[in-house]
Amino acid sequence: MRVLDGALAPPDGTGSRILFVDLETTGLSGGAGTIAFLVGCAWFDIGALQVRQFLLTSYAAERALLAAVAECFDDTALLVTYNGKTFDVPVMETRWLFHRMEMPLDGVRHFDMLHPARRLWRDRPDGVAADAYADGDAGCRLATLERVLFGVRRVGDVPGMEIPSRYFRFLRSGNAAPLEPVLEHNRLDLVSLAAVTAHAARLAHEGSDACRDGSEALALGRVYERAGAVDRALACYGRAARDSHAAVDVKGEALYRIGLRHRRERRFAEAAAIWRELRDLDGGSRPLMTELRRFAAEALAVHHEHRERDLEGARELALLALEEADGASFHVKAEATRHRLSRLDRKLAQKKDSHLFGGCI
DNA sequence: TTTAACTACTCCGACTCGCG
DNA sequence: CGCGAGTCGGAGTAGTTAAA
Repeated sequence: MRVLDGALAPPDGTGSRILFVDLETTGLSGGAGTIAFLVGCAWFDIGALQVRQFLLTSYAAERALLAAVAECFDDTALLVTYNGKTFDVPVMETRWLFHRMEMPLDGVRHFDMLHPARRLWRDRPDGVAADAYADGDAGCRLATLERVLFGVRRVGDVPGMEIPSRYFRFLRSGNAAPLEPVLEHNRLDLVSLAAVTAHAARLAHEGSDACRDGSEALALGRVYERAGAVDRALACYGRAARDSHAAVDVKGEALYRIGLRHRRERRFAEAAAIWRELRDLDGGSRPLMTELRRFAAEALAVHHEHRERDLEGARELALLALEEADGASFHVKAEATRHRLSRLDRKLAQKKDSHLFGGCI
């Protein structure tokens, strides 16, 4: 999981357990008025996922609930949440602080699966995003991921917005029936969180071979590159670029990243070959491909001017890049290309002069 | 040795989007 | 609905390279 979150070191220290946590609360605002009335915890033991839920049956019992949860956090090496950095952990810490209790999470490593999930699956043209938007649903919500990654569709699940009002109804009436689906929702969220985390960890461990398609390979490559695993990143980009079923945007970005990697490591000839391949991709008028083709023309112009000493070729490519400059940053990029063109013209004129001069002698 | 061009950083502000 | 972690693009800067 270190690959998935650079800040994360492998579990060590006193605890030994990886603990998945999900809260149901009385609202979203997160201030002192928001209470976690259900704390779900899950961990792997004896070959299965064990789930334990702490339900607050009255406000008076909150201190006891927090103490029981703190006890459950003992022996935890790693806490895993979904958006927990922003939501679950601050809510819990506020409650412990409110009761002037010790903070059981101090010193416990925390892995928030939301951000790696976005890196891995947000941009899937055929997957999470497209499917989610068709449903009017957000792209990387936990329930969306479980549907797209595992083909699971929840039946009769409680919408999150309904959860606080169901709890208030329970407090007023004492009837726990409206809470049953909330407990089930929390349990499913924990199972999903564990499954999504395990799936991401498998991808990170097994690399490009474990990817289902080019789009996932491209995303995993970005994750590896961020983590400094350059060779594994290149393997993923290669897989994405050569995937015959991959969308042209996916291939284009994969080639672009392979080319950048070559150039950064001063393998200029290999980089140039990739820029040529990128220019040969048939991307139609897709904005990303238009920009990548322009970028490749500019990079090839640099290569021809400075490495191959082919001023005419460089000029031709710079002209192409200028023609293809488009979009929001048109002016900045076109300006740089014009600057390049005028320098190339100057150099070509000098070359011509020196030839003439040489010829007269 | 000087100079221009390129590259790789860092920093900052403006976003986006998940949670019940 | 509010909050905040993370991302993205632009601007500025320091270091590197190679030609003259």
